[in-house]
Amino acid sequence: MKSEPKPRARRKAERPAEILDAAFEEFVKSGYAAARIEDVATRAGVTKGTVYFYFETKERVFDEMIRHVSRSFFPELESYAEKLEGSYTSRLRSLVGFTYNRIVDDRASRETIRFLIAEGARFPDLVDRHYEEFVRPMIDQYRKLLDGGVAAGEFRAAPAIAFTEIVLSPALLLTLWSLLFGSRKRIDTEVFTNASFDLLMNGLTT
Amino acid sequence: MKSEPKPRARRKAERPAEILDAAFEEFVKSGYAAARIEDVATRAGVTKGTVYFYFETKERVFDEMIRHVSRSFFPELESYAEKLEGSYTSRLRSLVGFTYNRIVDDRASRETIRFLIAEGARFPDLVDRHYEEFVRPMIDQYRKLLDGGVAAGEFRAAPAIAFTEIVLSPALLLTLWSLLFGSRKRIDTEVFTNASFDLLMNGLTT
Amino acid sequence: MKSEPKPRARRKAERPAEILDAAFEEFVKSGYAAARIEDVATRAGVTKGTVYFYFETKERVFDEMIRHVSRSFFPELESYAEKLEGSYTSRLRSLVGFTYNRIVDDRASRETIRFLIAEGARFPDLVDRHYEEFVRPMIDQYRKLLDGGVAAGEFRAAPAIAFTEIVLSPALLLTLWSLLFGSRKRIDTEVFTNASFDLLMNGLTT
Amino acid sequence: MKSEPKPRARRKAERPAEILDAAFEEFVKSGYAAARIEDVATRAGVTKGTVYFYFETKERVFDEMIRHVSRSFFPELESYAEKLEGSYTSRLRSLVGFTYNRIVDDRASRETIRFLIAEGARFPDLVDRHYEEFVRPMIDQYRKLLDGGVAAGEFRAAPAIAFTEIVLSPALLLTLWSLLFGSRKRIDTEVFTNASFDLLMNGLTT
DNA sequence: GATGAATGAGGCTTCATTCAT
DNA sequence: AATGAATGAAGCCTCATTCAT
Repeated sequence: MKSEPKPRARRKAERPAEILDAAFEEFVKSGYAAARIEDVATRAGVTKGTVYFYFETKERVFDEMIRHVSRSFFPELESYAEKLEGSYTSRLRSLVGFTYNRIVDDRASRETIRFLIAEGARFPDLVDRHYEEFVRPMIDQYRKLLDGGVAAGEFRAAPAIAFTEIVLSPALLLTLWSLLFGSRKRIDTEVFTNASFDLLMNGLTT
Repeated sequence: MKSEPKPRARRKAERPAEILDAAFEEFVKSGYAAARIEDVATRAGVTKGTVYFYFETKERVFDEMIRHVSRSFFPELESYAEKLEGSYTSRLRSLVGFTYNRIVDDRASRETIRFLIAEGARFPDLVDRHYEEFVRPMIDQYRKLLDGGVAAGEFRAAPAIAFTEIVLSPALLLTLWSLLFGSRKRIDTEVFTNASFDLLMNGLTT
Repeated sequence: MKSEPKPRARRKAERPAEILDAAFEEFVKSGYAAARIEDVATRAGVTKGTVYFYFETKERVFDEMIRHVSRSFFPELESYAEKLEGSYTSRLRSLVGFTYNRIVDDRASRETIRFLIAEGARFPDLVDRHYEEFVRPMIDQYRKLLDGGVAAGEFRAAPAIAFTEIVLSPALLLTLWSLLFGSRKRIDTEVFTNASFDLLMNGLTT
Repeated sequence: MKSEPKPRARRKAERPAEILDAAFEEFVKSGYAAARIEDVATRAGVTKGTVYFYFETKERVFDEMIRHVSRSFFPELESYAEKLEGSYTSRLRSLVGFTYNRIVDDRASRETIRFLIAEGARFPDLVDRHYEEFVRPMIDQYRKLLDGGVAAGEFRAAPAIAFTEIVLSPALLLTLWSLLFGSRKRIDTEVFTNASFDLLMNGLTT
């Protein structure tokens, strides 16, 4: 029934990651407090004892899980950003597009935001670490682009540039929409992204 | 030490609200799953049994608590919006200011958003009800103002107007910031509001 | 709606009986431990406090309820027995018929037996009282008849006469059948009574 | 003070039975609703959690306990019945004697009957299962014997044979007596059995 | 490494009983 | 007499964690 079992040695090396993947699903389904380690184990195809072999406590499983699913986020953004060329406007458009897609369509990123909001008050270290490792670098990346655009005369030296993350706030709206309504009230990401970029560049004033 | 006990009838009428206020604090502190009804009771100055006299289950307490703390939000926005005068730009500025202050500085509004995000997947009805009762009416209020501004030639018929809530996305950023970092990384609301309104009106392009 | 409410004074006098009738139904439905005083009250059309006004404890309600529903059993048997005439065989047949019908068809008698069996270990006084007030007098009534039959030469001086209640054991079988299977496996009382009386009188031997 | 602990594997295999034995005692003592799982656990020498490791709910413990204590009843009757020889009268006497002793003196059988009567209304499946597995086979066993006796000309083709279980009704009387009065009003089983068998065979008529 | 039996603290919920009104 | 708000003891059940095998 199960697909071809992998060789033992290979499985062992993958165990922790498999457990963390399973943990992600269970924490998404139930939230931190209501998720059960036993369900994590079952989903990972092991037993409770094995989970405790790799991770000291439930809290630790949660913490490592967040780390695990966030791993690739910033490296990908960074390598994407560094390849950008052309006008600052088009670079910004590309980067915004990349971020929107990532933050909105990628379930891991989206649910990580939910975890941070939901459990942040109980896990302040986790929030701070996440800020240092992902949020700030991402903001810095954007800031560099905005500053470049201003220096090049393409962008207005708007006071909002000091709050670089404001550029991303429509993406946040989209993310929350998705977290709250799931598939119940879909927004067309493509159209929304275009509209918000247009607003960002041109403003409301006639 | 006890202050003059109120007449029984008076207490009775106030009990449910007292319990829900206590529930708000406990759910904020611990989240839905980890909050204890006994602590809610103690905080409200009653015993467990009394909580169950008024509310069937913990879930019910949570649901009614959300209703309770959200009560006044939209009515206040609405009555504020209806008194606005002057140019559409200044009206929009006022309404945005009002909303920012409310959504950001009011603990109840802010934590309600946290609850919705954190528990929304387990309480979809609650989310939908909240949308119908608060979010949609608020968006409609804004939409009316934007449409008015366009008709008056003050605002550009930007495609973003179809996504009215986009106007509020910087407020969302501020809210989440507050939810995540509490007092650890404060943003100056006044400065931020001005900057984001400037960006909204004028855009980034030189 | 409820039928014509009775005058207040009249109602008051009937309250305890109404409560005990309601208690009978609730104890039948749920058993002693699982029955709720609140449900008894609701069924009787009053509130919990009223039940406690008339009866000190739940245990007391149960005890008085048993007394209440058993009231008429023996007096009716006795007055029936005293009117019997004719041969001892026909008198026995009539009394057996009366008892079978009563013990089998009357819900109160049947469920009282269930209560005694179910709760007897926890209410030994109740069992003993019931024995003294109902069982022993009934057995004595039968014994008188059997002894008369023997004296008249109609009945054999069988050793079983010393265990008079043995005559009633088929009725017990019928009762338990009814308690266990309710309406799921019905036995035809008429046919059964005739068959068991025939066996009682004539035995199995050819 | 603890006796030599058994090997883990051995204990594990025995645990469920130990728990069910303990459950039997506790349910006998207190009835279904009033029995406490914690007391069952303590009596079995384990803790609450262990009981729930083996059985999902209290209801399940009860159900399995009934199954557990009833196991051996019918097999023993059957193997006894199949060894009988001699006249049908003596075979019947032997089988009746066996059943009386079993149903009356064996605490498990007796209390099972109490459980079925007491809780039957709340556990109809249990009653039906018990009927199919124990009562009906037992009746069939008796029926075969009675039919054989009639065919052999030893027994009268009495209408009561259609209600085979009637033969057992005096045993039921004895059982209930024991359930109700415990040791307070003992009946001499030996004398009673002889008297009831005499009545069964010869009837009351002179 | 992995298992899963066992523990026991802890939380939700129920309900007999009380008592101010 | 009657009400029903309030209490608090008690019980079912869950689950993170441990540890012998």
